[in-house]
Amino acid sequence: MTIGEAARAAGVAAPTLRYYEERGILAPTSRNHAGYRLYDERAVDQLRFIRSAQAVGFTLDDVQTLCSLSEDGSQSCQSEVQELLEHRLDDVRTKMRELRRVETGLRRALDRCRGSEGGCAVLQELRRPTKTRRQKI
Amino acid sequence: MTIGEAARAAGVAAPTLRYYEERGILAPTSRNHAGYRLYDERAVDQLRFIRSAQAVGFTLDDVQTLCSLSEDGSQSCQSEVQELLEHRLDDVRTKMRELRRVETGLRRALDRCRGSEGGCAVLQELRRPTKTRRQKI
DNA sequence: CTTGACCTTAAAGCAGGCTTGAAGGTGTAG
DNA sequence: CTACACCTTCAAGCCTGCTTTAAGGTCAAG
Repeated sequence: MTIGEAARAAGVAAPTLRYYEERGILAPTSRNHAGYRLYDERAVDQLRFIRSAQAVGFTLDDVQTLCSLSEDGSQSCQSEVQELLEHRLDDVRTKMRELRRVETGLRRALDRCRGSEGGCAVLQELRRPTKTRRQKI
Repeated sequence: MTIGEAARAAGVAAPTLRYYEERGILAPTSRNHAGYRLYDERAVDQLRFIRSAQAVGFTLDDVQTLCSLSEDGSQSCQSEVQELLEHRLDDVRTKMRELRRVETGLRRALDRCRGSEGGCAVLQELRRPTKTRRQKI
């Protein structure tokens, strides 16, 4: 499929795909006779993976590492790669715990908000410091 | 405490506090005779709240809204806050879905890695000199 | 065989969130 | 009195991740 079709399939803008190619993150599967970029389903899947990783706070550099790791996983089990993968999984699982905690806090706040009689208890709830840390891969 | 002390206490850089003041997000508690910004514990707590909120995907504008609603105090903030909360709860749940997708990708890669029989393909490749070894990046 | 929606490249521009630099004032220790 | 680490303002710069613009090539439909 062409760049526009692939972009639509993955829910991104076409120039974003060109940008990813330029960054060395995702190359088109091939080019047609006129130089049009062509992408297959696998590329679209990878695009979706990239967007997911970004959506949870990984930078594009992080994403590049994640992609190369998951590709390596299919062929190599070099202990270094495996360790790195385990580390990233830990990162992801930590993020999940933090998100679950935030979700619980928000949900409780919302419950209180809906059930509150006077004044807003919400902000006290929200302001309770969560010790979420910024994550660098 | 001075800006540097407050910054250290909250784990941010001093210019970041000046930036937050400029953005109207967090003003110093007071100034001393020489114009030095002074912050108290409450300000540091609020700073930590700001950082936490950022870490789970609130923009600085979101944070500002929350803070101003907070200072509005007693009433009438309710439906606005409730709406914002509902939005953020959606965001958090979307993030969780994305995170699960990323986790699945990494876990599958790791499973393939661990499940490969006869040890690491790459290491085996490296052990005996081959002519057709592909160069990595 | 033209129209219009696509595609190409290269380059500039933008928003968010800081970060750094310049030029200078302040305060405490020795 | 001097050093030296801190503070001030204002302004410009930086990084990420796109987004837009310009100038032009491609192609299926009518």
